[in-house]
Amino acid sequence: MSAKVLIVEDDEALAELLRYNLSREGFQIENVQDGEDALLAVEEGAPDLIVLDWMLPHVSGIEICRQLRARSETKDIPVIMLTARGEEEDRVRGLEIGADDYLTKPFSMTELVARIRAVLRRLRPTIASNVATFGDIMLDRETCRVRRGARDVHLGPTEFRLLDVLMQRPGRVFSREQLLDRVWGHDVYVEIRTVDVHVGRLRKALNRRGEKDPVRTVRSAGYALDETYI
Amino acid sequence: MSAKVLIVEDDEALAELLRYNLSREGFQIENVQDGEDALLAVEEGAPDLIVLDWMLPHVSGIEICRQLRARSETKDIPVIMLTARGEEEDRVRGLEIGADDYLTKPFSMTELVARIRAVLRRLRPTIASNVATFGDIMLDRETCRVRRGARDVHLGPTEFRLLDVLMQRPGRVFSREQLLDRVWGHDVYVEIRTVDVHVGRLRKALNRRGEKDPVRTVRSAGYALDETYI
DNA sequence: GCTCAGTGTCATAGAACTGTAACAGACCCG
DNA sequence: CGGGTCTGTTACAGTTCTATGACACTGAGC
Repeated sequence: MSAKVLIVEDDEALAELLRYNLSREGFQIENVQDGEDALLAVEEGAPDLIVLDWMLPHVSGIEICRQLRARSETKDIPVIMLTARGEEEDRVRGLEIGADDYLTKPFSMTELVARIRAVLRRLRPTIASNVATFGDIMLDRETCRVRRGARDVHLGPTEFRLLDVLMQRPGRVFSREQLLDRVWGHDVYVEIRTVDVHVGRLRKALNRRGEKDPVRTVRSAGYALDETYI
Repeated sequence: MSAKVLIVEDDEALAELLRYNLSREGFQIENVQDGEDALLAVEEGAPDLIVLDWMLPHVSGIEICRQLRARSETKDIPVIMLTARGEEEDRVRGLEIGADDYLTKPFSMTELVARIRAVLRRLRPTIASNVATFGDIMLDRETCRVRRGARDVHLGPTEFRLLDVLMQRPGRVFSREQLLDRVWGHDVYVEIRTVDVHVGRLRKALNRRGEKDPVRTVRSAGYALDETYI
């Protein structure tokens, strides 16, 4: 489970707590304080799930949720709402507007983790499970193996993570920046064109003699798994 | 745990996924597409458990279940049913007719594995024993002995525990940290590279003159038993 | 006390992997 | 067509990771 979770929470203490606990559970965390940054971060970071505080400065959580749902690129990103006690009546509105789950403060970390897992299992089964498949390609995170049809495909660690990221959302285009972020980690400085090289290596390993290339290059945008490939 | 599981499923993609995941969990898998083959396979293969799709070509799952229950040789074989959403009302009939458990599609692999384990624990307690086998390697926790084929393999205590840990989930990659944790205990401070040395010693003891190495090194990840070895 | 199998650490050689630069070719647009 | 932009590919130097032999230390059993 290497899902990327965006936390939108203005209470810094709570935000830090969330970051700490969730990254310990293996999630990749990004943290923003308010709604505007949230929308930006969603665009750039393409998180797999958003934990969204209800009460936020400037723009309310519910408004953000609404805006996320309005745009086609973001409308499928699962959202978990954090509401304070006494806002329970609002939670109906939250769910109506498209939050996938909600939690009432105070909540335990284990509960939050469980909810996140549950939502991801329901909506992003490839992330939650250890095995992802795409056409005849199968990636197993537990055994660290990739197979294409019956053939074993040997990948280096970087190519493995790269394919893993791409397979989490088949068809979706990842920019080179996003790939750098997810594959290399956002604290590593690496030349952007390095992504190309590794995509090349991934292709080479994946496509032996005349097999169709499952990786699609989107000019001036990035790379994606080719959903017409299946 | 090397229980033999018969999968009766006509959707090839799902069947392959099941086969892959369950064999990774240490089950021995047989796969058939329809009811007639299922009855044949049961007779010949004597599986410990059957995973049975509800909807099958020619003969329905429920009919197969009925026939299995009717014959004394087969009536004690546990059956887990797979039903599609919307067939829930049928599940009552399924349980009435003798299925031991059911799962509604879509389901997670972990859930299926858990159910299988649960059913086996309940009905076939002897299968969960303290002897583990992997290919021609046998590890007996009770007598603390390891054999490869006919040959007795002498291991030091550390190598023994190391092999034991690896054999608990053949194929799965254990990081050096995880191995330190499970083999040495999480309160012992030992250099991480020491794992390499002991893996080397384990290999040396296990592989006499040209035998295939069952231990797989996964660069930058850890070690695993090579499930393609079998 | 002696022996010896077992253990942990280190050094080192070799293998595998990685990032970058460079260049050729593809693509786009006027 | 021509210039600019973007991508695919290769080569290579540098880095990281792994396997292995050597060695000193330990503690159990005799």
